[in-house]
Amino acid sequence: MSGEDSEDGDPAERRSPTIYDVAEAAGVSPSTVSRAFSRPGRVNARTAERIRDVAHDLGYRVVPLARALPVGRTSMLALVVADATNPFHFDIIRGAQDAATKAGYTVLLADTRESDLVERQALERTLPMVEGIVLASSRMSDSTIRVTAKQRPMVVLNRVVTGVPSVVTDISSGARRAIDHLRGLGHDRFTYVAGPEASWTDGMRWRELREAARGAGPKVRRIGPFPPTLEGGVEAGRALRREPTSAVVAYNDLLAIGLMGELIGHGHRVPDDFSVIGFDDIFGAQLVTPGLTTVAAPLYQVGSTAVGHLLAVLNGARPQTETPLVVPTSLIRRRSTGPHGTDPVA
Amino acid sequence: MSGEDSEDGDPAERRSPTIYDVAEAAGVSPSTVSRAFSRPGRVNARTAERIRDVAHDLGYRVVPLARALPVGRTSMLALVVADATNPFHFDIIRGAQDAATKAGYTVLLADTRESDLVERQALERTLPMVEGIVLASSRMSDSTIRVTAKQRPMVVLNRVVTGVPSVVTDISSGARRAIDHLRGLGHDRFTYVAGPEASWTDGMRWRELREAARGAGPKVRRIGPFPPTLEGGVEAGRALRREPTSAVVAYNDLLAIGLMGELIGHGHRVPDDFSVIGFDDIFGAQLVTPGLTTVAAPLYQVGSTAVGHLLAVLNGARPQTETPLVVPTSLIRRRSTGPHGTDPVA
DNA sequence: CAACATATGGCAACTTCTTGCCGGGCCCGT
DNA sequence: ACGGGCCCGGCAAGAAGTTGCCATATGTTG
Repeated sequence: MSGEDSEDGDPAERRSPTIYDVAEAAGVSPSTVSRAFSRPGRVNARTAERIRDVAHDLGYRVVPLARALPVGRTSMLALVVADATNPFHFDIIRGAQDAATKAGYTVLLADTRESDLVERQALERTLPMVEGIVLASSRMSDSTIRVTAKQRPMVVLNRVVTGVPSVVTDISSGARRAIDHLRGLGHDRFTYVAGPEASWTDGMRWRELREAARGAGPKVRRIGPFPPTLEGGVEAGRALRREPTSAVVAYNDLLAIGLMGELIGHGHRVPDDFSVIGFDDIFGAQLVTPGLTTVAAPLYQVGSTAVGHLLAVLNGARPQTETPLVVPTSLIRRRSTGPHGTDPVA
Repeated sequence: MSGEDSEDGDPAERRSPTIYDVAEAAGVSPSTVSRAFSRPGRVNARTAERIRDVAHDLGYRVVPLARALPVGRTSMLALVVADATNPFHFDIIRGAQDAATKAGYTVLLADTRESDLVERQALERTLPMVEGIVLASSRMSDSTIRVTAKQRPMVVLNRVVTGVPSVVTDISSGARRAIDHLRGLGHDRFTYVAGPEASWTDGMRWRELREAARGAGPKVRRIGPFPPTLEGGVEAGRALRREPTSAVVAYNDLLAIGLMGELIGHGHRVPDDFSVIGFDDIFGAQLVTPGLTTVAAPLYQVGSTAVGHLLAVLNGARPQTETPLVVPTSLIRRRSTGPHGTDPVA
């Protein structure tokens, strides 16, 4: 009376084999198959090998989803970046990716296009699937971040949110190096070209530069804020030319590059008329003419450190919420900085 | 003797609510809750609303994994790129990302670091979790790709594999435009700087360039292969200087940029001594001095087209395996090309 | 050789959600 | 007024694994 499905031997409709199929073929119970894969040692070595052979013959592969359900471990991490097309994120992505892969984790990438709404939606969607989150250049408020961090282990990058572990670059020593370099070249006055107001990093960079310049150092001035893009740099260039200083430090490389372009486009020479320093050493900093002197951040390391800490937390370590994890910076000297023009060196 | 866990009422250990909790609180059965969320219309509007309210109060959220298990739909796509730090991929990633998100899909990114072994492992791991795959710049053999394509819907980028849908840029018209441009500037002889031998794109570019140059066109020569990186470009520059031609077309922008750097570093002028054209218009092509003339590919569109087709296939459309989907290219004229030096124009 | 410890496999319950089928209540047509 | 359909909610059987607990078989020890 019931509909009779002929399902025997239809090759087109074979679904992928399960542990039950393997179990039957190997003459053991499904639980033994399960253990043969997920609990090495728990099952007799010979039995295990036989099971693996049978499984291989059948083309069996564990469905991670089904495994994840009972144990609650998806082996996935979310990496949320504000802009996947910003070279700043490239190495972070790869660093995170590598560290995750090495630990058997898969990364789920979300590009939020600089929008905190999109960012929230992305989190909404990915959060239940992942075990942990890395937030790079988040555009959300501290409090939203803290709320989210309660639901899953989280690490934020280049930003400090109390109560949430973070990875930042050593801005302080980077700033000092930049100032020392400039001073060594005879500059006694420089301009800081500020990035977005909401950026934690921007505030820090300005603060540390001022700090480093205190005392015997050069005088500092600040213009901005400007959007941290090439276009922002062009804007900044115009502003700078109205009140020039012989040296300028930009919030980031993109801004610095845009700025240099504008200056050179208006007949100024870099570094003869203006010495320019950026931050981050992104792809492109060494391509422009002249090559950009910049405070390099080991972006790859930022990504891998973040994932490393996240994984540690997932394995029971206490999240480091007191002080941020800091990765070292270094000054890369290229051609965009030179001796102060009013004092032509021999 | 055993450690006593007090777990009652411990707020830290509450697991997230399930449809059962919601069902109980709302006084309906779990299946009704399930339907209230996944089968709109199937359940009475008032009941549905009540359920949603209760669910919201409880902070319930569907666990996509658990949903995926019975229906076999994970709403995830894998995007496999050869090198996540290559600017070539940035816009592809974002294009894919956007298209996927718009359709409610999440993308899982895998960086294979130019290794076909890593690529295979990445596929191994991600394949069972995703509904479809986009392969950008795969380093695997055609046959391996075909085998994988049997397991999941797949689209390959910038490569044609018979039997597998693909998205490619319009190389032929791009090549023609490049040649016409060069000819218009008076060049009657140029060098093609080849990329990796295994690259399908490289073969095509060379073929189409030669084709476009046939007849009244300029004479063409080919050097290489070189790795498609800045360093490869430096190498290529050395080779070119041994047997110069006034114009050169490089496999991609990275190579072109490296090449220009080498030439300029050795006292040659671009475009006065050498006109240089690249392919792709990656980030950085407009940054270098002189700005690089290049055959631009709408990389964002490549990514979104690929995902678009993939989603169509998942929704039952027939995969387009006969002819590749092609996106248009255009020539972006910048400062790296100029009139042939032996014929100084007024 | 008996008593106990250990290794190994099986049973069945559990993870969260979906869905085919069933049935009670209500409305409608005749 | 009564039978036939709809509408809507519930039951229970999956989807593919994991794992606590138990039952053997085997090994070890006194």
